Parts: sequence; structure tokens; C-alpha cells
Amino acid sequence: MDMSLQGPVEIQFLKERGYVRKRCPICGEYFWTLDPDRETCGEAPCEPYSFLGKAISEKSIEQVREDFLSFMEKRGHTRINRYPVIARWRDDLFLTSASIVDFQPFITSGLVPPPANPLTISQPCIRLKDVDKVGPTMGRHLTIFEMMAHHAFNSKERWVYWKERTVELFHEYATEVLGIPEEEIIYKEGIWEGGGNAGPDLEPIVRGLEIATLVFMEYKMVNGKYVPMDTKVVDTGYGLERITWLLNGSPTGFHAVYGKLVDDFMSLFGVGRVDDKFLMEYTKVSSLLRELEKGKSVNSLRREISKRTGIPLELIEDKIVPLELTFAVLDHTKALAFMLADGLVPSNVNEGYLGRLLIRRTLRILKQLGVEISLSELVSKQVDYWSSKGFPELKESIDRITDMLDIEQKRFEELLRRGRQLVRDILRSKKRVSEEDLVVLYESHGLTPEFVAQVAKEEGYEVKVPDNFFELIAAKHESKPPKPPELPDYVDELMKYSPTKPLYYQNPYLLNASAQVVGVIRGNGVILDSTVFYPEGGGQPSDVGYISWDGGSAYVERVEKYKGVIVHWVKGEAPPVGTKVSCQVDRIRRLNRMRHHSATHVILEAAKRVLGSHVWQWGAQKGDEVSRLDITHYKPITPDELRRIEEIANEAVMRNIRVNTFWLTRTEAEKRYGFEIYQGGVVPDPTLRIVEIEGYNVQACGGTHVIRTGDIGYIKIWRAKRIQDGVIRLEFSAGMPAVRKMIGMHEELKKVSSSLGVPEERLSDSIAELKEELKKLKSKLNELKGFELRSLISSALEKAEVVSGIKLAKVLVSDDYQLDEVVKKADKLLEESTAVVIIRDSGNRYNVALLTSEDIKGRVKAGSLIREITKSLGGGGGGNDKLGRGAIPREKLEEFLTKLRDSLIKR
RNA sequence: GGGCCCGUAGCUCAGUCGGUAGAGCGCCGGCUUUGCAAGCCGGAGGUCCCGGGUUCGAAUCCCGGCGGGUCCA
Repeated sequence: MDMSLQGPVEIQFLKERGYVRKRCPICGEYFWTLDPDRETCGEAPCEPYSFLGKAISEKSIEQVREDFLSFMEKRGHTRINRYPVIARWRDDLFLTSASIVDFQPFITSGLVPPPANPLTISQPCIRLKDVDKVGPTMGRHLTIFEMMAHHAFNSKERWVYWKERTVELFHEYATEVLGIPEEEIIYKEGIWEGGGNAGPDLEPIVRGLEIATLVFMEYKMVNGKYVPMDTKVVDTGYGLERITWLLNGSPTGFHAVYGKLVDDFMSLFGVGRVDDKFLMEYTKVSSLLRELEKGKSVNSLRREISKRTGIPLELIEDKIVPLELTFAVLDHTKALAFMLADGLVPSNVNEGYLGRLLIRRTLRILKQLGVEISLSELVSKQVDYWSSKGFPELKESIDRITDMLDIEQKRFEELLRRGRQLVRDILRSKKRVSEEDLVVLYESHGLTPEFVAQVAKEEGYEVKVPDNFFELIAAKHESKPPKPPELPDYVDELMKYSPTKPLYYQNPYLLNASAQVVGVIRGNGVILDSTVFYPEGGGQPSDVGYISWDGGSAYVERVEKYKGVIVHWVKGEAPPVGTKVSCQVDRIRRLNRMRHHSATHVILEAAKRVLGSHVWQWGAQKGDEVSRLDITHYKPITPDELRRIEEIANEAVMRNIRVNTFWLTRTEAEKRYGFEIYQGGVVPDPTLRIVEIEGYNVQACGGTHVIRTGDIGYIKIWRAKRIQDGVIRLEFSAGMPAVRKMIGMHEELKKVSSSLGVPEERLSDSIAELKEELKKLKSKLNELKGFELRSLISSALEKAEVVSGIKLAKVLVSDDYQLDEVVKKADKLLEESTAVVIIRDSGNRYNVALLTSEDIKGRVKAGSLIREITKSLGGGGGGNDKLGRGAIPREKLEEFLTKLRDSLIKR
């Protein structure tokens, strides 16, 4: 922590009202209070909750929210709609964890104007960090909560308000809107850090509960140190759930937030009601447990609570544990409703993984409760509940949410089924489960140690789970920090030049133009004042072409752009600095790439329309002939869906829609089009280039595009395949490559059709028949070969010579037979005291095998015998006692047989 | 983005040291049984994921790819 962040937070407004600064003897933190005799900071666990059972007003959660927002509106703030809980506009975060996340990094740094200033918002936030505490803290911790906020962004040009006004606004809200007597408000001092910003803060405490955080963001992280920011940001966060709980004074926070859902879920799960007074007592005591903050095991804490309250431990475990689990389910299912409605696709990577984590955690809790109920049913209840409490948009996605959850639940049950078997197998073979086994079961199969121990117990084994299990796991993942992207070493040289004027943006069909050479780096990196060459970017490869000038010309292989400076890497001699040159872009390749790029946007939109709004671009690669578009989706695409996507895409082409490209500030673009513009990833610039297919699709994109969709030509999607859990790759072609490939394929089809003498539309049936026939013929052939082998071997056995009591038969076969099949057949026909030597002609050498009957295998030891003999003849071989195999040079056959006979005599 | 595990009959999976690819369930036929459940005998069914390498010989060892699972950030 930077020293400059410490020090008293002095607010004139509070001083004037008689607030004095004190230090809490328990937690050691500073706070402001009206009561000169007060000793502690008043926040649990320094002091217990005192609001339980003392309702201030019985306002519903949506009323509390509305009161706040309209109060702030009356005080000059503009109300802003909530952002998605998935932070699409951030590349450093998966989930929206605070209201300020909506405005980082460009608005807080002053590069982009805010959507309004000052503004007020109630932002649903998700934090999975404290997921273990959800339930045991009776409502203080939640994975999903609403952060109500008023933000002011102060710059030199426009100063809105700062510390004094912020505290005044809070104070007025708390006393007048909430009706809290001001002597009950304590302001605790603190320091807030997050998202690369920091600043001092005040945390208002009422009756033991922290209900808001008033942050004065004035520092930013630069090279690991905090330095003052040009802009000063008022970052407040009012806990809607906590405030509602405080006002209602209900036994737990869940009662205040989830209302009738609490009873609903409890009766669904068969969880018995707990007396309010008893529950309040429990909540109050648990608020005092500092250890809960430090992540000590919940079990040992229950023992502590039992000691302090005199409630028997059994009663706690009997009454409170099922209640805590129900609370966790209430919270998790709400979080899932928002995550999935906002487009999260469960998977094993990124935010999808977080979604799956929460889904599986909830399913485990339901198992623990012994409840057989589908997760989708519970989440549907949340959707119903919250769509009537200010989030009607949740309802739009209900079908998809249900579908996704049912699929996930099935997968999880399948996982447990397989896991059960796996644990049993380990127990069967090893009679125990080792620590390493636990790690493998967890990491490779997703089975928690608790599950393994449970299954083992059912099988009558005891498995000890090490206390530090997750430390063991963590240690294995203690890998190197991600390395920053490596910039080529010539970037410094490039930075000496001013940005190149990109002519390809003004007119994407302009393929030749003149320019002036302003520099040459590394001998063949040409920098021009302006260029028609498109540099690499947005999954679109760079242009190629020629630069020519009076006295020479050079082939442009590759074009790159760094911070606006474009460098053309040429093959051969570069033009001298100052030369006037003429640029010519390879027309066909540029057109192909442009068509493929625009086709990517068209197909993405078609996929969204067919599959749903959760479809998001995961990645894309544009080629000359074939391009790829990876999209998020939670189940395989059916052939029918794929055809509809293809049809919609081609319709969009034929409607010949106008494609507009223009620049907007991020705020303006987000306001106008939403976050769906960030399909190709987050663009790290304050201004965005927008590519709009009028009335069809809008994205932020830096590529070159056709000006009407008709220019794309035919779009053909070749196939869709799952490349990863939750991600599907579409491979397609557009324009002439698509047409040519389709013509080629049809020609091929015609050839097959005429060679089989079957009409094209009957080909697949006909081929299936042919395959069936082939199979029959093969098995007939094998049968015949078997007969032939049998007679071959039988006659060899009849003609066998006897060598020291062993019948030695000799079978010679052509390379039509595999050695294995001859050996197998011979083994079936073998009589007692018999050895068969099999010789297979394989061109330049013979494969040989010696097979003996069971009764003499110990005497002959075929494997070692063959090894000795083949080796002595310049070949190689080996095997077991019954069967030896090897190879010898062609000319050594007679010698081999002689040696074999001789050795048999010796044995 | 990084790590680990897996890919063998229709299904679930064994396969040791590199040396004749197996089991259970399912399927087909026969027998037994009043019938059913079942039992007994026999049979069909394999691109050992794909490609390359090492080797006399690869399901097995090595390299690359594809597919699936899972954990972490």
C-alpha cells in the first residue's frame, strides 16, 4: 500500500454536525461518530447487529431501489440502465463485480466521456470470492447483489462534486429517505483498491451493519506505484440487499431480499421452519465471529456458536444447516438466472467455467439436502420473481436458461455416475485411495474429495482427506505469471514516425494510390505517408501487392500496424526515402478477404437469430478460400439449424443491404448499440470503428468491408463442429471460392453417380448397399481362407517329421496371409507334442514363427529358440515359450530349418 | 490462455515385459423350462481415433494431429 493513501478523511460537513474521530480498540480502525462516549467502530464483529427485530420501515426491495434512484435523480443525477453481469467490455474481468466496473478503464481515466455526469445506477454484481460464506453469514455475504451508486467524474474541464457533497448526499439519503436517526450513523475510514485504481473511503455503519462504501478514487497504478489521477471519481456503492435487511429488521438478510421465495424453497426442500427469535439470536451471535471473515472451517465455528449461545450443537446442525444450504441455493439460483440471461454459456473455460462452477456447487448442495428437483425449476422461480422486481428482461431467455440447466444437470449426473465407478475401481485394485489418487480424481475427473470419501464409505472404506487438500492443488498450479505480449523490437523505431494515413478506410475498393516514402527500417520495412494496404488485424490477414516507383518496384509481402504507424515489408530493394511511389494491392486476394470478413458478420447475426442471443463470437480467422467463425453455443448445432443459418445469411446477401462504417466514442457506441458490438474482442481504444449492416447487425471492427452485402456473393457453410465445450466452429467460404468449390463438388458427385450408375439423389442409399455387400464378401473370403489354411495345416501335420519325440510340421504360405491368422488357425489344430514352423514369404525376406503345443512349450521355449536362430542368421525375433516369431533373410531359409531341427534334437 | 487424464466390439471397460486382441452387458442360433425370470452351449461383431517414427514385430514405446473429459487463471 502506498503511504500517500493513508491519513484521516476529514469531512467539514460531518465536523460541523458534531462528528468526532475515534479509533476502535478492537479492530484498530478510525471512525467518525456523534456520540463522544462511543468506544468501538460499531461494525460487526466489533459489536453485534442491533437492527434485528427492529423494523424501521417494511419496504420491499424494489421500493428501496426506486427510492434511492429517484432521490439521486432529484439531486441532479441521471438514471442509467444496468449493465450486463458479464463484463463484455472488459478484457481483464469476466463478471461485473461493482458498479464502477461499468466505467473502467476509459471513463475513469478521462479518455471517454461518461454516459451522464453525475449519474445514478443500480448494478447487479456477481462476486464468487466469498461463495463459501453465503448462507452461514445469514445474508451479509451474497454472490449476487445490487450495488446502488451515484458516480461523479471530475476533470479540470468539468468539476461536478467531490468528498463533501458525496457525504452530504449519503447523509441526507440515510436520514430522510431511509429514516435512520443521524446519531446512529457511524462513518468508518478505509482505503479502497480495485481495477488499477485506489483512494480513501468512508464506510457508513448503522446498527452493526456496513450499508455503503463512499470511495474517493484519486490514484491510479502506474508501474506498480500509485500516482494521482487527472480525474477524480466519486465511486459509491450502496448495498441494496443490506439496506433492505436493515429496514426490515428480519431474522436474516434472505428473508428481506427473497420474500416469499424463502418459504417456497424451504417447503420444496422439506426444510423445517425455525423460530424467528431463535434465528435472530443465532444471526446475532454469528455476526460476532471474526473467524468467519478469515475463512476458518464452518464446522468449528458452529461449535463456537453453540458454546456462546447455549444452543446444543445437534440442534444447530439439525435446524440451521439445512437453512443455510437453502439460503445458498436461493442466492446461487438468482446468480445463475442473471448470468445465463445475460448470455453466459456454461463451459470449461473463461466465464463459462465460473457459470459451471456455480451450477455444480448448487447441484451438490441439493444432493446434500437430499432434494430431487431440477435446477431449471428453481432458477425459473427466480426468473419469475426478479422479472417482477425490476428485471423483466430475464423472462426473454427463460427457454434457453431451462434448456442449458437441464443439459448441465444431466452432464453432472453422468459425471458422478462415472466417478462412482472410478472410485470403486481404485478401491478394488488398491484397497485404498491415496492422496495422489484424490488429486487425479479432482483434476482430471472433477470429483471432490468429499464425494470420493462418501463413495468409499459406502463401499466400506475410510478415506482421509488431507486438511490442506486445496493447498496441494494450488501448489500444482503455482505456475509462471502470464507473459505480456511480446512487441517486436523494431516498434521503437516505428514510433519515431507519425501515424500513416489509412486510405483503405476511406474507400475499401480503392486498390491503388500514390504515396510518399517517409522512412525505411531494417532495410526492407517501408513507411509511407498514406497507404491503401490493409495491415494485419481483426483476424484479417494483411494485403499483399506491389510498390513501384521511377526506377524500380518491390513486392509487398506483409503489412503491420503499431500505434497507427504502418510498415510494409518488401521483398528486394526498398525505395529510397522521399521517393514518390505508386501502390497496387493484389486485387483478388483483397476482395476475397473483404468478402469473407463481411460474411463473418452476416453469418454471426444469422446464427444469433437461429440459435439465440447467447451466441457470441469466440474467435475468427479470415482466409482466401475458407474462413472460420467460432461461436459460443451450449449444444451441437443440428443440420436443420445449420441450414437455416445458411439460408438467413444468403438472404441477407441477396437483400443487398448497405454496409456503413464510421467512428464513435465508446460511450456513444455502447449507448446506441449495446455491448454486442464487442464481438471481435475488446478494442482497447477510446474511439471505436463501427461496421453497421443497416438494420441487420452492428459491430466494432477495424477490417475492410464490402459496401453492400450483395458484393459478398454466395455464402456456403461447409460444416459446424464443436472445437471445445461451449464453442462451435463454422467453416465457410464466400464469393468465388464458395462458387468454385460447390461446382467442383457437384462435378465430383456427378462422376460418382455415373460410375455407380445411380442417380445423384439415390447415391447415399446405394453406397450403403455396396458397403453391406463388401462386408459380406469380406467375411466369405475369410471363411474360404480359413478352409484353405485348415487343409494346408492339416496336410503339413500329416507329413510332419518326428524329431526327438516332437512332431515338427512345416507350413509355407504366401503374403496373402498374415502370420497372425496362420498362427491362430494352427493353434486350433495342434495335437500333443507338436511344433509347427510357419514360413511366410514377404519378398526380400521370410517371416517365420514357431508354435508349440502346450505340453512341450516348457521344453522347447519357442521364443528364445527363435531369437537365437534368427539372430545368428542376421535377422531378429523373440516371443514367449509357446510362440516365437521373427524374420530371416531370404537366402537363409534352408539354414534356418536345419538349425531349428538341430536345436530341437538338443532340447 | 496454461496444466493433467482418456480414446480398444453396439455399450461399459480389461489388456502385465512390445510377441495369437479379451471380459461383462447387448445381439443372433440352439438346448433346458408348462410359462416367466433365468440358466447352459454355440455364434456373429474390431480401421485398437488418425498420421509418421523406432523395431523382425506396435493397441502397447516416441513425435505430430484429431476427438472427448477435467482443473486452474
